[in-house]
Amino acid sequence: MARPARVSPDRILAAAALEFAERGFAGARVDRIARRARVNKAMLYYHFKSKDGLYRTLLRRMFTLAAGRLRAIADASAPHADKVDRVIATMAAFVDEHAFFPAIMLREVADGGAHLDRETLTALAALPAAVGGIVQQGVRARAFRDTPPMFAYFSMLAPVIFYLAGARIRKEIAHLKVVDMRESSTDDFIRHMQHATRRSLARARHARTS
Amino acid sequence: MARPARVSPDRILAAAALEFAERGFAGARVDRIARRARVNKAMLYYHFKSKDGLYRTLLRRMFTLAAGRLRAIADASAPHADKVDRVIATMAAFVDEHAFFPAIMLREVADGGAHLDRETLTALAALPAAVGGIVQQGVRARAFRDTPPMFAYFSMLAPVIFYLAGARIRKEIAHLKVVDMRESSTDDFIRHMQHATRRSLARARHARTS
DNA sequence: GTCTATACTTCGATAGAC
DNA sequence: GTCTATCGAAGTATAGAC
Repeated sequence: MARPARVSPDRILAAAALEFAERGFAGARVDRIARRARVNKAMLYYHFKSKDGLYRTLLRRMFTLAAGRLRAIADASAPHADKVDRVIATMAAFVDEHAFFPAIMLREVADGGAHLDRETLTALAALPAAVGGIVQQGVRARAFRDTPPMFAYFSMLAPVIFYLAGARIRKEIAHLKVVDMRESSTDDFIRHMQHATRRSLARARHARTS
Repeated sequence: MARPARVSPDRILAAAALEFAERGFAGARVDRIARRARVNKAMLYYHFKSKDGLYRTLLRRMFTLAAGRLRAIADASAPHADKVDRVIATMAAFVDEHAFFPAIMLREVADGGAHLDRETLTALAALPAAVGGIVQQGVRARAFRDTPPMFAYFSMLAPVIFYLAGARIRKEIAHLKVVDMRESSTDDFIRHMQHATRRSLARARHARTS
């Protein structure tokens, strides 16, 4: 898959990730992707057939990779609350490696999956499935209060995605100096989300505070 | 503002809201907006000068309206925890009236505010400012645990926006039947977020459970 | 696999009559 | 304020040589 023989497809995917994240599917320009990947545009069509094909390939990869890591947490043996901590930390780490992920995620939600085929949509569905499964484990073991898994999924990951995707606009807003938007560290925010999620899922009084 | 004399601009704005929410700025088509508004395309340019101008006018209105409601909560006299409940309920109600809001919000965050001028960006900044102010009130009154206002802003509103914007893609995913995505009521989700936020901000043990 | 050149389409925007 | 007609710029995609 990452054979040294065919670097073009991988370089194209990397360039596409940046372009799609920055501009969205409609705003992305095939010429720009080709230029960023330092390949000829015809090469891009040779490998991926169309802008749509490239987009879907990229997203399928991305979703599959992320879902795999989440599923690994689900399958591991650990206290339920720790698994939730790991879900949040893992998503943050994933974004750290793939900075384009959150923006693409936001756009895809807003688009209602308009450009996704059945296969890519299935790959995306594996994300809430994995996280929902972890929550369900905890609820069944009576470690968590009874919570719809999808509610927990949204309340723990939406802020992470939103916050990480919003780095640029926060900087713009901070620049206006009309709000106190001083950038605190991403790590602090992740810890905040872990604590908030623990407290939200805890049955009686919340877990340790730090 | 809603004078019967000039219906065109308002109809155009309403049509633009739908189009921009569904397709994003780059994906939106001026012809389609004009057709949806049942006005001539030249009319649209007469009133708004450009696609950009239309977009900014729409967003400025939207942000200003939403921020006004949030500021009203901040200025009201009520227990701090109740204000937080109201922030969440108010955003949900706002989206109920303006269904296009969450999608546009997601896209704008992903875009990093690329199409926004200074004035529109300032209008947007009023949202976190209002919510952050409410949190700060609570922290200073020692009703809430010490929490960076922006962290609280993201953890309480990002899920609401995300969940409401994601109605379409959730339906798509539910249709695949690979995950249990059964649609529970939006009201239930809002209540979930209110409880989760209360628990997250509570100083010692959390507030009432129901 | 790689490139150049270009066909074909769509879109934002405006000119100019009424 | 309103409409028709159209320009010019981009943009996706492909043909065809190497």
